[in-house]
Amino acid sequence: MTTRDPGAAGLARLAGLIADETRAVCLLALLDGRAWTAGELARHAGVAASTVSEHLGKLVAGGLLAEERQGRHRYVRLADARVAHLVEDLTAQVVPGAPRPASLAAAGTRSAMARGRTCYDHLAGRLGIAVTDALTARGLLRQDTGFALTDAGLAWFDTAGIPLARTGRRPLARACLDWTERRPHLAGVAGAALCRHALDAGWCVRVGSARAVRVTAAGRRALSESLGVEAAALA
Amino acid sequence: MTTRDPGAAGLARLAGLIADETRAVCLLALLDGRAWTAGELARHAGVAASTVSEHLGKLVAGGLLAEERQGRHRYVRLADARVAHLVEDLTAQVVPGAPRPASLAAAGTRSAMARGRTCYDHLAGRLGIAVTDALTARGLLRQDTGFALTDAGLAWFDTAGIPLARTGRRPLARACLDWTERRPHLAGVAGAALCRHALDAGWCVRVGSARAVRVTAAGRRALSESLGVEAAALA
DNA sequence: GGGACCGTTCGGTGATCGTCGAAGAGTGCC
DNA sequence: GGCACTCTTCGACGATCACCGAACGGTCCC
Repeated sequence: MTTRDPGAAGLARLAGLIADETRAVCLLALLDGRAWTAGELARHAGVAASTVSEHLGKLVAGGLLAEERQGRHRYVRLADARVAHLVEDLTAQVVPGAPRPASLAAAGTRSAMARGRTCYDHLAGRLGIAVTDALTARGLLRQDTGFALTDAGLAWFDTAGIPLARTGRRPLARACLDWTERRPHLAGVAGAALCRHALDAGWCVRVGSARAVRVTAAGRRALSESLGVEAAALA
Repeated sequence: MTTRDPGAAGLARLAGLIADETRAVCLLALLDGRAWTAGELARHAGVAASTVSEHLGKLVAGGLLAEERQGRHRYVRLADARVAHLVEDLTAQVVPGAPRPASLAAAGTRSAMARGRTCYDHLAGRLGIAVTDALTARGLLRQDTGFALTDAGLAWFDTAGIPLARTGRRPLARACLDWTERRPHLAGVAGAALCRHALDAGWCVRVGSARAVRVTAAGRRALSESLGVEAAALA
């Protein structure tokens, strides 16, 4: 051994946290941005409570999860947007893999997920792509030379009454590669603000306990009027 | 188990490829963007040739590495820029970890790496940050609303004689988080083109066999004249 | 053709790690 | 106080996996 990169051990340790299927199931479930209890995750993953307890301990110790104890419950959520970004990136890299034979039920969920879903705290799926494309077509978002809001875009968020809180180092706009559509959609502070506004204003609602969301009739109207999103893009 | 995300197995498998320290050493070494032989990687990692051979087989099968056989040599390199991006992102996430007691030699390498180095195919370290900051200060790169070249930026690359080949889906400009400086630097097509130009024009030269680069006297002049990069930022 | 070099395959070994059930600690409710 | 519920700790089991050395097949060079 000559000059092993000192970061190798840490890199392997971090990847090792994600390298277990049960832990991966937990991370993907937590990608909805909400806090889950240990028991919920255990049932969701189909393992014993003791097993998930140990997994959560490792994920928290590794900095991927943040925990909050309330009474006899232990709530965990992704530590921050960077961790969510990491998991999304890894997932996007996986997709080109073998097309697995999905069951009917899984296909149904999969189709709903493809239509519209959340990526941690922003919109994804066909819905996310449609919104991102509409922003770009109207000159509010620039994708040709990178990925950034234009001055017109800043003004649009302002007049729409969607505040963009510039907090910490999180970028205002960031491209997040969609693993169903294989195209980038809007993430970052602006993506999160837009998603929260869409949920608050009733443009879309969560479906079941998964990350899937459905666009309401009111949302269809609002998206058409304010951004020119065609109904066909949301079918 | 209710509805395990179907991508969990793939996610765990992908992370598992990086979760071994020896494989992590190989991936970090390959982050210089060049092709290494199996023997070089074995010596670099300090393991038997047979061991590294098995590791490379897994990494190639997993799509992280591309291989090229020439005579009795097996050359491997990172499969594409996306894989490099992934490894860099994971590494950046690791840094806040415990400050390990580096040996004197390691500290020397570390310091050289911090000054200037390559991230796969673009500039990083203090050099990368200095160039990115200079581009931003001159209005050629916009970081406040995302990360994208401006029209003036496109013109600068054109007049500087640095061609920007828009190939495939790779973004023209992308932010890459630096793990020594904790700040974003320019990656993507523009970052790669600028780095290649800097090496071709003799602005900087590679140091040893690692990823470290050193700015030449001519490079100092050129960077100062064309971008207003101060010499102090390259010290 | 002989010899040096590079890489791969294979069997064996040792360690790590995910899993479970049982037992126990802490919390909330009646 | 007593019961139900949530989560954690512990010991044990089983499987996976990285590692090595030895043997072997290819390739290049003298």
